[in-house]
Amino acid sequence: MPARRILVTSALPYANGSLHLGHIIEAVQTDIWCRFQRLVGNECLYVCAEDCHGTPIMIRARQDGLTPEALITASAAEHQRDFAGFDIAFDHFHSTHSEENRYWSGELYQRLVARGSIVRRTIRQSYDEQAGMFLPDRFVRGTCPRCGTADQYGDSCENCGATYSPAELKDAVSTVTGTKPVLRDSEHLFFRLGDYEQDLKHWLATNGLQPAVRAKLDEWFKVGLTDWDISRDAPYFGFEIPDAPGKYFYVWFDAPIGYIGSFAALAAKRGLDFDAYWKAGATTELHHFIGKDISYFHTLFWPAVLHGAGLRRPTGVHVHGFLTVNGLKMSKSRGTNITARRYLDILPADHLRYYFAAKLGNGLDDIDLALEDFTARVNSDVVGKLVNIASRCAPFIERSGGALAGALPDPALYDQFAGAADALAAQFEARDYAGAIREIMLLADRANQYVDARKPWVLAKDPARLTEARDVATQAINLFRVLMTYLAPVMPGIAARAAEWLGPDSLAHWNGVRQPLLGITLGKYPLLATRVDPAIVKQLIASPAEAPAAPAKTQEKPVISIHDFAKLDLRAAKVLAASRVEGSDKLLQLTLDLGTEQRNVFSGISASYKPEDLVGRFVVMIANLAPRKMRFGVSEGMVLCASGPKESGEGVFLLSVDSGVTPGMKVS
RNA sequence: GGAAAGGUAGCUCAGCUGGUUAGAGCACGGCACUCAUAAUGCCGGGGUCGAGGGUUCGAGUCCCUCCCUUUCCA
Repeated sequence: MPARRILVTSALPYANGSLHLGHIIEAVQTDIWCRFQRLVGNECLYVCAEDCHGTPIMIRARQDGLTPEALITASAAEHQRDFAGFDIAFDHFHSTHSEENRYWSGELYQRLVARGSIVRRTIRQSYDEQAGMFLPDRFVRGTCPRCGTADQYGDSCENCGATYSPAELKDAVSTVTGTKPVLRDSEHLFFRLGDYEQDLKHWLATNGLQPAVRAKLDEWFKVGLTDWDISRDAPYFGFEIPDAPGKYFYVWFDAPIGYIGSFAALAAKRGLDFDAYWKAGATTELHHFIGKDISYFHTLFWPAVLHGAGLRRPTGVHVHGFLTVNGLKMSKSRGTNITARRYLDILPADHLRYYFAAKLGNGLDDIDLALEDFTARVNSDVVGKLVNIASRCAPFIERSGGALAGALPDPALYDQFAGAADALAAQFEARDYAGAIREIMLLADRANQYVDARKPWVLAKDPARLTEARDVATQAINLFRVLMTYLAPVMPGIAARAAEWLGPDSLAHWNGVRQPLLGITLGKYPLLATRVDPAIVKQLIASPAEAPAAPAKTQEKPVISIHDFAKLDLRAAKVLAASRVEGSDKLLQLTLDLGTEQRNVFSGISASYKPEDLVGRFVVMIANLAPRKMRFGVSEGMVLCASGPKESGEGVFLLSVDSGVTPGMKVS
């Protein structure tokens, strides 16, 4: 049977921030699949790229005082370094801001134009006159027209879930300049997605999409496919559209084309046949691994665009859920936003790869990184069970000359282990890593039971029976080697160390397990894996001494003018009453005297202040902060505090004023 | 608001098309062992399978209602 030829991608990281463990779980899922494919003898190419375009990059670069090119270069370097730390084995990591991508974006566009799939239409959009630019919905904030919650994004309300256009917001402001946006007409280019409905349905029918994804698609079909806006007006960081001066491809148009661009660069490097992978009717496979938030792009736009441009469509789009930490959404304010770098600085990559694999199925369920569970799971499975098989038996081989026995004492047991290969391969192929890991650990238990029953340490005490001890160890080490082969895609680091011990090719082929290792001399037994310390694991979310990164952090906010500062109405206020808030462990409810009026303010200082100590003292507050509806009531302002990094646990400290102040005095 | 996924032992999760006393790992208790980086083996306690109805000879597994969590809505 000829080997399959497979091209795989994972989502392109956006050049606007550091990688966090949410990026890593996807990369790990993808990388395991690719390593597995290579291990069973298929050709598998894994490409990715830096996603570089769009308004957020432009704004961010401006804020940081960099050119967009400098920003994306630095970001790409950081991202690649972090991916490498997790042993993500890309064949190529490219950039969407590359000549290959410019060429293919233009090429696909021209082909779509030729096919009549692109139409022009004038739309009305928010425009920032001071900045001289159109504003994406996210860059407009204001009060929700439905429920009145202040400071909401221009497309939807976090409080009531209403969706609307930025023009409907009350008190809309541009987050770029703080000015009020105006509406302005502009001609945009649209991709006629609706023309592809039948093709899409046909493609979906022949595609092994997950049931949940399929259900979502049906829903979208029912609502009806609408044209997709693929252009943005200058200024925009991206590619100018060939026949539309001043118009640029929307970042989401050229981002997936980055898959093609990255492959094109790889093909040039290795002399691969481009058409064999991308031409319509190609017999190679194309698989995309993505998070569920971007399934719309990958199951509708992307296959339609490919089809329209005469290119092949994906063989599979594999959607995974989000990562939560201790059951909570990853969030900077809760300290649950763990960066890839943070993890790598204190813990081994293989351990997290194993934990993710042990929880990843072929579903869209969110995956929880429960830190205590992580510690227990990794320590007991990887070190206590798996590595223990090797480490408890290695001494008996060394004591009897360093070579494995010439025959297995229990071939039937070995066959049980090796015989699991097909079933496990099917599970890896179907991305049911969790199921595979369960089976593998069951086998690891059985291997330990075997050793326990044969008691080589007893045999070894009798010099006449030392060879029997060696035989038992040979058996167990072979069982270990089978399991390690199965787990090599999951834990490449440990597998590499084990291969130094067992022999270079010992773990290199999935089907290698059919032949046991016999008679060979082993290398020195290496330290394969160490247990993780719960105290270290805790540091993932609470990092007191993480000072090095801090100095830069204080520079993070843009420089503002005196006019910006003048927008703040800061006042001295006297605390008239303070009480704990039932149902919240952070908040205190304060009644503040502003001289002319009283304000009800919620403040997250419960950990540092007792309500009774606050009554009568002065604090500094923002008096013109938009009222914020909270679960416990409306907060009409904000009390200023000094605090260290959230994760430092140093607490918060109220700002106070000198004597002589009276309620309501202006602070400037 | 519309839609989806999930709610099974203290924790993390399996339980396929409904069928004998509901499972695993970890944690916990007891025993054994000491080869192994305190690692392993055996035994055990522990669940009204979110709540309430219904279908069925029989439901964690199907249907309805409700509650809770999470997510998606271009």
